[in-house]
Amino acid sequence: MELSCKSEYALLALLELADRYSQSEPLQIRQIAALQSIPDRYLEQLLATLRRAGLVRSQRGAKGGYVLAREPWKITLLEVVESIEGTDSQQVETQRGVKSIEGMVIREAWQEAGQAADAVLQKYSLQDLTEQRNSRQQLDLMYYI
Amino acid sequence: MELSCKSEYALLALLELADRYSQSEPLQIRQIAALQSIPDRYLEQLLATLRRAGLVRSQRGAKGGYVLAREPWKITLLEVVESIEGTDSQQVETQRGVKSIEGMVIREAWQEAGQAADAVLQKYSLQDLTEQRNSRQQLDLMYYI
DNA sequence: TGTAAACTCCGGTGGAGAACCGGGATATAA
DNA sequence: TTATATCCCGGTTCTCCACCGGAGTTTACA
Repeated sequence: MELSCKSEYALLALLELADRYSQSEPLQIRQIAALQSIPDRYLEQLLATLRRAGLVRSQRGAKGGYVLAREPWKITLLEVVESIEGTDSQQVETQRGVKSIEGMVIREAWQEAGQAADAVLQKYSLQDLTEQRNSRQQLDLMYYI
Repeated sequence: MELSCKSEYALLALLELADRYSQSEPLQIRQIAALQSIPDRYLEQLLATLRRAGLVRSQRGAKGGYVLAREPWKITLLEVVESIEGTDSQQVETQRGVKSIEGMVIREAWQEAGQAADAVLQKYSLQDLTEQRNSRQQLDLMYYI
């Protein structure tokens, strides 16, 4: 399980949006980029992808920006990473038509491993992560005192 | 979970070696490459990596070749993929020194997903795969008759 | 002892994707 | 109308993957 820069940026941005979900005002790319130290022109691309995937909504023009398209507890990490990563669900397998039996057995093992990983990412929502972060922050504060 | 060409080639080669584990004669790169349709010069690199990882032993010179360093049931898929894949254990993380709490929470989720996938790959040995293949072949034969 | 057969080490290439940057077009609140 | 934001098009640099080739080294065997 490799956590790409892409996916991490997207998650960080979505977490910022999740924080401000109840507000009516949208968050701008620049603001998100500044808050999480993400190159803004790159983040722009990622947000466009997330918008096409239906995870965020955008408001163009002055006072525009982005808002979460759904409640933070209804967006799972799996959904985010599948949206942002190439997600051509049926891989480019079947590359040489006939694959050896060994190849099939190997792929089945990998499929099982992938499903196990996906199950973990599916059980966490954006909300879960923000809550984890909040309790972590509280803990830091206690140690500080 | 992406199954790279590299890992698949390595697995296919190791399965061939697992088949002939009881024999005393080593298998040559050319033979393995021909059996599994793997580019031989590329396979050579992969086998060198597997040798350095201690999974296979090589015999140089005429009548040389490769043999499994251990019994086929003592080599797990996880071990193979970790040997063959970049395994620069400490990734380029800690890239910007201080990472945000959000970043840590995200990474922990990914770690959990990775561990779930690893657990699957760890429970299968080369022996398991060859057995799966054998029963699959038998099944094919039954349908043929 | 010679030699051919094998591995070993070195480097290089082409293509793909990741991680960016920039310019201009478009939409919108004031 | 203008300032401000997203949208869309492209390009660049860098790394890694998959693969090839040559020169050197080791070793079984005649």
